[in-house]
Amino acid sequence: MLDSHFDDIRDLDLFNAMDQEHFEMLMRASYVQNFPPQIELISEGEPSDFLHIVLSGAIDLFSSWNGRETSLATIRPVSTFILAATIKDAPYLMSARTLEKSRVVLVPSQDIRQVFDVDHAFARAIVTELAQCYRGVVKNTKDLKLRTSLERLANYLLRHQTAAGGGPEFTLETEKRRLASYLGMTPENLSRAFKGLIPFGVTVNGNLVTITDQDDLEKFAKPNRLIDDYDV
Amino acid sequence: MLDSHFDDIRDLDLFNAMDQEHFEMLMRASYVQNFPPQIELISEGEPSDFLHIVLSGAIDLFSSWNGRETSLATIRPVSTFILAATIKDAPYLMSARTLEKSRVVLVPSQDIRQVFDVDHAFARAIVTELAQCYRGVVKNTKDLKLRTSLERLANYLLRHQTAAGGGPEFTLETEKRRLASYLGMTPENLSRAFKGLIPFGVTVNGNLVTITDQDDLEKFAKPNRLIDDYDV
DNA sequence: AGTGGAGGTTGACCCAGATCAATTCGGCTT
DNA sequence: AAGCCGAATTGATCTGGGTCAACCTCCACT
Repeated sequence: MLDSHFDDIRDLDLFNAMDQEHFEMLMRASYVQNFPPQIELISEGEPSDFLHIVLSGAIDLFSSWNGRETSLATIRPVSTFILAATIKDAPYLMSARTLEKSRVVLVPSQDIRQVFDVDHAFARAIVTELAQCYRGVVKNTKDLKLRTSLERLANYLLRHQTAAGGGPEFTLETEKRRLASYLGMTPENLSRAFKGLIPFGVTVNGNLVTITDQDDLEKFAKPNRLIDDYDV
Repeated sequence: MLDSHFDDIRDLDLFNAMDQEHFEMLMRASYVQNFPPQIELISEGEPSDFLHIVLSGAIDLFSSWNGRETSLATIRPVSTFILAATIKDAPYLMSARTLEKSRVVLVPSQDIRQVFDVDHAFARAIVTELAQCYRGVVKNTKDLKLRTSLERLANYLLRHQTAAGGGPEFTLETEKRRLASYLGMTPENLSRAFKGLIPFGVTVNGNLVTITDQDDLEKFAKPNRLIDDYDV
């Protein structure tokens, strides 16, 4: 597994400061696999034998309880997922499925923990990554508990707009039913929520979103860096 | 600051494996302070200059947005809080206030980061602690998104019962209005939710909770280790 | 003992969002 | 071009939980 994907992985914050020899060791121990869409890669509750890295495609992290299901995050290349379970050698708390045809690297958790113990730069990177993930989930909790569904959608659109370059037009990469689940509402309600944002200068046509009145939308959404800024 | 609290702090998972010399260095750089109830120790958005350790009393972590406020966690002695902000040298995402008269140790974040870089056992402990915190918030998100308020209360009671020793009677340590906020509902609704659990064998009198039919309650609550078990 | 205030409870009402059912839309197959 | 299927939308209705107001209960303080 010392091919071209090598560089993409090496560029990740998690791996870019570590010793070259250790990096190669991890990569040699890894497997690369291609998966078709809608394959469940991980089921919650299973032991966390591998750290996963998405090279291409997209992964949905979700969870179920008592017959209900909710989407918790979407992972896009190139990034890792389920780091905490790997570190703690604890069962996965979420399930993962491919949304599209995806290429995934599986790094044995045992090797990750082993290299952690000898490579300080890697240890530092893991801590930073974990702290980042932790803060991400805290922000998500604040979003859920402090905002109505309309406000969550409005702020989601603003975040997505920023990620897409900041222009007035951008496309939703996400299937609407999954977006609804991620935002903690039903698909029907998401549909109505989009309509509810028309008065604030948002129009949607299929996956194309147009922000016609940026100020109006922001005045309604009241984005906050302690909830909405990725890098705070 | 090398007094009797020393031992309690040293016993924390975060500090018990590290080098003695490094531990003393951290403690020497620290401040111990006593606070009366209802003092805001930390305001979200401020730079994270100190890692906090509660020695006695109780701390409420909460957050506000747009005039609304929600309680996110209660910290009881002896434990640390807001580790992620310290590590990342990023602003606090939550505010903290004393619930009772509390004794708190403030360890300069800079020293934490410095010792992290030279003490591998400490680094390992920080990673484990962060992973634990991360998983805690993920479980909380699942609780919020997958359960109704009645189910959240039922499972909260079961968790609390376990923490209190497992007997059929235990006391709520938390003010009900704060419990309501933590569970994501209004105080009025918490009141009604307690009534809603009577058919499942729960009676409440002030702060005293009695589980009269353990099986019935568990059958309703359907506790799940991937949401409710602290150490998974 | 009397009083005042905060937390808790109760009841009446309201609203956001869920549910259920019926279309409509859009992409794909044949 | 016709037909099909799943996603999306729309409408009607229901309900969990919020809001508002009244009241109760328990202390703390005179």
